[in-house]
Amino acid sequence: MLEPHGPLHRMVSKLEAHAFLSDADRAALLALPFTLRKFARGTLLVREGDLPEHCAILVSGFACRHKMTVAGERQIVSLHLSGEMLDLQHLFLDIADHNIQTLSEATVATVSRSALRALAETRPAIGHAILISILIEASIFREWLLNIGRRDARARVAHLLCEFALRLDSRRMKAGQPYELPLTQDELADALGLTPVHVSRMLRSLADERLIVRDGRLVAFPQWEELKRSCDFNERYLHQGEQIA
Amino acid sequence: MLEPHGPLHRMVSKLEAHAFLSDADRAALLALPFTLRKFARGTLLVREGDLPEHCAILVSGFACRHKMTVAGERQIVSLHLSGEMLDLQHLFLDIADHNIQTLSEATVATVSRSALRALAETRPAIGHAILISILIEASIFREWLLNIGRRDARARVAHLLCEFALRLDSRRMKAGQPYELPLTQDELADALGLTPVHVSRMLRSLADERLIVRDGRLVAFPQWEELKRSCDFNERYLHQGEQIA
DNA sequence: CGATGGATTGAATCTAATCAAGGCGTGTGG
DNA sequence: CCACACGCCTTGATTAGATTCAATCCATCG
Repeated sequence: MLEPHGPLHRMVSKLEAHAFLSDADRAALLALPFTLRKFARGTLLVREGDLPEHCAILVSGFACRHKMTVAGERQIVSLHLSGEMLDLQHLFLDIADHNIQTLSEATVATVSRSALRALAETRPAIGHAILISILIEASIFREWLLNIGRRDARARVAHLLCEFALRLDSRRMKAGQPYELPLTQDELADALGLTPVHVSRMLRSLADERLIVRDGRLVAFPQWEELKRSCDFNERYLHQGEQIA
Repeated sequence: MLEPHGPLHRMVSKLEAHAFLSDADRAALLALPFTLRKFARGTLLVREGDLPEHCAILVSGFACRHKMTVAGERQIVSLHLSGEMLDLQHLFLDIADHNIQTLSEATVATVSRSALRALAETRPAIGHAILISILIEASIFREWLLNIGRRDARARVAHLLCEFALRLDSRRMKAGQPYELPLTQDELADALGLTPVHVSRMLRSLADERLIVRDGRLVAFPQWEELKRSCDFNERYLHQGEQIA
């Protein structure tokens, strides 16, 4: 994957989607010293209980954060696309309360926790942009709670597909585009509080009614509006396009 | 309830539990102009879609935040104790993505969004303290996702009782103390993604095994450690006592 | 070519939801 | 003061949705 503007460029654009950054702010972010590494699918980047020294930024690929019960059941609590910062809370909280793992082959830039923190303090616009990211993430957590707590399996699956479509497409600003889902059904199940078997059945059911069309993990949306309605999808919680001030 | 140090004092103490505030910071917070109001149980303070102009601080009583599906099913996404700020995300995001409601009779102080925001910007320690609160709240969201997504009904109920015990008792620093649960079983159900009927049965089941002892809504914990084990409760996610630096 | 990870499908089981009735306590109005 | 309504909780019977268990298939990869 080409990175015409350098590995951190997409992160900066994502921050700018919700907050104003001056040229100097942008330059300061891009000037952060980082180390770039490529990881295989399934690599654990942070483990619960760790005391992270670095902040990880996903340059390409997909990642998730998850927690486990003692019984070994896993709950994925968030999904991450390229350009997103994976470690926002570890910038300011010392002990990791969850795991961070790649979902695909991924390139990750790590910057020093203290350097980024210093930047957030000396440049209020950067601090503010990071704060907005944290708040939007929290809003997504709340919607996931509603999804898992109060919607049936079929709506849960559909809802996640809708969310992913919008999050992937914020640049193209055209939802309902087909996309390649970077999750196995096991991972979908762990994100939705279901079993893989049932996820398979629900995808089947959505496809049977032509609310989605599947080709392997490629998903298309011939009835985007109808799909959204069927799972009670209201994109407000993503706060896209909000709060540029 | 007497408020010997003024209505905002408890909020300041809560902020100080995780971040250092100077005397000047503390004074600046306590000097915020606010209006104090008492609300009946069940009052909606903020509605999804609102553009809040104020930030609400819970001075006494209990409150929750919740979202609803179109079908009218409710999911409570967080519970709040006195001294907590109910509106942290609305300080920086314009549109409310969920509702805020009192769970008991409650006194609420409202401060101007812009005044508090200005304070967070001019006094970095205050901004930092607020940020830590936001991050801990997000950590609780993640644990709730695990709880609702991956634990059975009995463990879910027990887990919420454990969390509440620790959050109530952080001052006394003695978990396992009996306490009065300020939630009806309907509200418990809405917080746990269950039905009220099933919550009733699970409380019964916990009481039958003497993991809890109930007297109305008063709950005691004769086997605190055993209860925690039974629901896989690990308090790390509350980040209590962490990050005073 | 066999091994592996992922997906699918069917059958049986189980957890939690639903439906329904009744109890308790409190507050209110006749 | 009593009757009644209402909110809240409990319990039983039944149903439904999701899990579990198991077999099979397919594609990919070493």
